[in-house]
Amino acid sequence: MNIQESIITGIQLAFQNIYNHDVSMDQLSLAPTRREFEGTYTFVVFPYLKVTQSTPEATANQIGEYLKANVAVISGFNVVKGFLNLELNQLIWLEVFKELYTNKALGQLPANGQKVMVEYSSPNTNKPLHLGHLRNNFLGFSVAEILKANGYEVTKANLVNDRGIHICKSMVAYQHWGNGETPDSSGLKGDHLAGKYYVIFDKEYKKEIEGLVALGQSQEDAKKNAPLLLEAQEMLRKWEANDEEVVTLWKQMNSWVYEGFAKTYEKMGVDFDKFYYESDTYLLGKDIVEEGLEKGIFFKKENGSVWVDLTEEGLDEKLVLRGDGTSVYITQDMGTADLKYNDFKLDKSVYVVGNEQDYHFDVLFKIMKKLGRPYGKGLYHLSYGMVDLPSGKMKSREGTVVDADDLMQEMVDTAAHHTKELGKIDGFNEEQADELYETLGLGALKYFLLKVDPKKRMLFNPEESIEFQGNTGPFIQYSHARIKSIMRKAEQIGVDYENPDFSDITSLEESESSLIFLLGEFHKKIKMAGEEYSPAVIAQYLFDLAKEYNRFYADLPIFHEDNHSILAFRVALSALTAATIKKGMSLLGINVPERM
RNA sequence: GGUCCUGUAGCUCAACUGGAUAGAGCAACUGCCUUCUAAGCAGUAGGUUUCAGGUUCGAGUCCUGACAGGAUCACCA
Repeated sequence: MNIQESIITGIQLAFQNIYNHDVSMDQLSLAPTRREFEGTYTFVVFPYLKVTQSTPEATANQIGEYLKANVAVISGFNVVKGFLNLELNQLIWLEVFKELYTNKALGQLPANGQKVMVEYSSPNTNKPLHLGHLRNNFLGFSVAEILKANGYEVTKANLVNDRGIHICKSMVAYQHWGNGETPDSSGLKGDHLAGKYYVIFDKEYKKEIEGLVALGQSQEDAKKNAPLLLEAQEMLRKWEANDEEVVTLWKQMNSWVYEGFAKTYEKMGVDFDKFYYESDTYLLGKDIVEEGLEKGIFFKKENGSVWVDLTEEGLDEKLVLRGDGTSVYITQDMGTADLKYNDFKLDKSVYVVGNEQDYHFDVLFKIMKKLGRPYGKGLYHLSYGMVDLPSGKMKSREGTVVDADDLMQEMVDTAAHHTKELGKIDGFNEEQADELYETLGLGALKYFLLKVDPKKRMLFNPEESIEFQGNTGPFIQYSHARIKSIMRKAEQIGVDYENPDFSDITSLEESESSLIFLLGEFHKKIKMAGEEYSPAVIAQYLFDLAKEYNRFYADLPIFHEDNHSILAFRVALSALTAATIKKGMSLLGINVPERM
């Protein structure tokens, strides 16, 4: 049973019967009534005054009367200006609850037969992950889970940037100053080891530039002529020529980095179904350049470089192949797009990449559409804003980054500190306590990064640590743990809340019906989050739900209730709330504890 | 300079896609633990939604123009 649909159908009939006018269902919409007014749903009549040829008040009253007489769930109404507030038969919420409670597929919409790939993370292998990557990884993982819940068949992909000049920089520095250091000998995680040499490269490179400038070169020339840079460029050429020594070092350093990344991903709680490596894909796309030339979509300039003209689409001319026949970034991206499609026959392909690449993806997608790719219209760039520090932008070369491993550990430590301070670890052994700190610390961090609309840039202030109260992950986790405690007690005293008997219930409290209303919104929110690729929708919903539950919890002490039927109903209501929170949090990649 | 994104309480964010008196959290203040977990609940205070026009019954939301911040416009990735 869908209450909203039955009301909307009623409104449609009202228009036919009273005004002899057809209104289509999808034109009509209901809004939840604001708290300060009586009612559950509100229908706004202003847009229909031309049809009704009447005042707002009269129109609202006429429709209200019709609905009251003809729609069973509506028990009454009131009119404020042009707003028709519909009051529902309170017991209808009990029916809604019964249906939700017996639904086995909580938080899972039916399969839609569509395949989608979510590409995220996509790290460079020359340095460890930082705060910006955390936002990317949490977003990508969460969006993938949300799309699964929407009925898609989802492939999580990671396109690892394991080649290129930046990796060569780390390698050159390592050759010069590494002294054969390894993760084992240094005690550094492999990705941090590689990052260390990336920073050393930059430092030494700058010294060389200064030296050259002192000898009279211009800044610009010095940057191009510094021996270290030339060395890195030479190394890249050797790598492309498959030089054995270079490739061996490259494999060695990358394998260290992968070991490090694996640990970081595990701590983050993210995973992938498919890895692509740029060392395999960087030559792809040249055949597409040929195809584009044949089709007349691309054109060649005198020096042999190939371009696409996107001025009709509001963009510029864009290079797709260099004059010397080598690839640029977009060349391999075209090739990879085809590769992904051929591998998985995707209906949709989501790229989780920062908003500094908005233009690039705009170009890429327009090209693929011009080329007539069947998947062209399913391409989507999930563009998210940068995470800024109070000092401004993070710069990995200058070491002003918030390291992902460090930050996660700090959050876990902070969670441990809070928990001990509150004296909430009675009855936990050490292993359980550590698990709880991990759950809470990462929950706080993930929620913090996901509750904000992805496309907005956000500020992270390391000095003011992430909160554990209010609109936070731990608040929602706490609400879940509280409910679990109630369920344990209910089981102890033998309350059958799995098959409750509702026969004694003749009315509902306001906090009960409000809670049921919210529980009933879950699937709608999942749908919305999927359409907008926005975990923030789920985060906001879960906060509202937890808040509403805590109101109910304070309002109606469950075990003080004498009537067994009502008591069992309230435990069942709590159980459904816990299940909804748990499922919703899992869509954000956040675990919830049984106790805390 | 062109293009794109953002601008809401001191701070961090919402606002059901054009609806009612713009809502939460943090910070501040006031109550509530003789027990379903106070990481909670209830309340007080805090606003010319950057500014100026426009569209209409109605604008934080749409349009135009300023202003501020950011990104991007490489034969870099």
